[in-house]
Amino acid sequence: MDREEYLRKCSNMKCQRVQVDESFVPALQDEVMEVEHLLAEPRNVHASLDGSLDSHTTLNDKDDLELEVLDGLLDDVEIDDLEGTGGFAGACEEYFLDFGFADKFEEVLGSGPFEGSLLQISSSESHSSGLSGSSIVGGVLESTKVPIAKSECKNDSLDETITYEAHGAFRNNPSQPSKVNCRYNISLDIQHLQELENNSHLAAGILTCKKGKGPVEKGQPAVLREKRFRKPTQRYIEEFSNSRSKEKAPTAVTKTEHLSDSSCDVLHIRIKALKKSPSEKSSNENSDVMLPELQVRKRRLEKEKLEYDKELFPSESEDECSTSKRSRRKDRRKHQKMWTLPEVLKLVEGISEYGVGRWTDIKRFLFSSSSYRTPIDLRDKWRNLLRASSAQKTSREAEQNDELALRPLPFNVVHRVRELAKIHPYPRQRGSKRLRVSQAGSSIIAKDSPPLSLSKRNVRRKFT
DNA sequence: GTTAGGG
DNA sequence: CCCTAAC
Repeated sequence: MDREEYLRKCSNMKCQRVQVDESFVPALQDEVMEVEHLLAEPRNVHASLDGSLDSHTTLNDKDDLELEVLDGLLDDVEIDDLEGTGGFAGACEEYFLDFGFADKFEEVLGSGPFEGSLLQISSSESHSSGLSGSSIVGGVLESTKVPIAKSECKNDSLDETITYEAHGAFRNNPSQPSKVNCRYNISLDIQHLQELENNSHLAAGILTCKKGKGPVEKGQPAVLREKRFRKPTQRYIEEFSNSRSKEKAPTAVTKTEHLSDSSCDVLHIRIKALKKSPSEKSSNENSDVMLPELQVRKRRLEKEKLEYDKELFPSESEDECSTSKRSRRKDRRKHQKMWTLPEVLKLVEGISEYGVGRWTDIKRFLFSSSSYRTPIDLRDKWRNLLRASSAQKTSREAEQNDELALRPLPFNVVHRVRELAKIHPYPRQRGSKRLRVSQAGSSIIAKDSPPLSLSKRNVRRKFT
């Protein structure tokens, strides 16, 4: 085929891949194998890419050996670059933030942050094995450069062009996940950059990145470190909340905003999975490993976000809680009804009739009409009466009279309660109620007939 | 289910 | 007045 036909094929491929791009994760898995050509033989990129273009998901058997090489690269990459749990994912997120707030597109794609991120990865790969990471980068970029030019000619939308380029170029390379991610994020941000006036800018930027492999890569890590420690920006928070709201389907990434988070997850997990089992390379295994870890990380992030929200708005939940508590406490006393003197008299008569503790009986026979008086209420009232009577007991008659003025509790009632308290001490020890009642009744009315009911009646009569 | 005890 | 443990 001649060059034009090849270019046309390439451009077609890009368009198709963009369509598939709705689900970022599966595409990555399916196209894992395609990259090996690029890695093993960067100079044959065109031929390999062409073969994979015709069948997008075709996997070659001869790639196994090359994938092993890739796994080795990945091992070294993780050891060298991943710091704790952050690793590539965190780094890429930071880069994404940085790019998102770049004032100008040239800054992003020029010799600034973008080059730094890309170069850092390349350097880690380069000193990890015999294969030169920079050469890989060059090969990938070279293969993707052509579709870009083609798209530029066909389509005036520069944003889409950039997106296509990023997807097609880097999704094919599984051994450079961070690169894929960073490039992808860049494309997302570029979509929002309105200052892009010329397509040539884009081409120049990409070319700059591609060529920045050798000497530049070693001078950049300082810049990267500095950027890593940037605080999360408002945009990051918003996007993160969006991805959190859609975490029910983590693998089905449908919006560009979610790619920033989930793609980092996917790539990060891919690295770990490959490191654990370097010999296995089936896409199914990748997905199996990816989903749980993805969920775990999502959950962790969600937890952190919740805590963050709590810190931001601590008064909200507290207020809510306190108000509910308050209202509940208010409701607690809502049905309170003051005890009237007739009620107290009725209660005392009931206690004299049925004995202390027979609250249900008293309620049933004497307070059946007043539904708001529960047996517990009767008991509580009796308890309060005992308390009051005992308090008055120590004082003199004058004080009782004074208290009578304050409380509508006639003296005869107080006296009666006091006498009843003698017979039915309250509170009393648990488990000895009936014994004490019978003992008190029999002891007081010992001369009369022993039955409890009679004695109680005698007691009542005594104070009537 | 009822009661005692604490709140 | 409400709640809970013990009965």
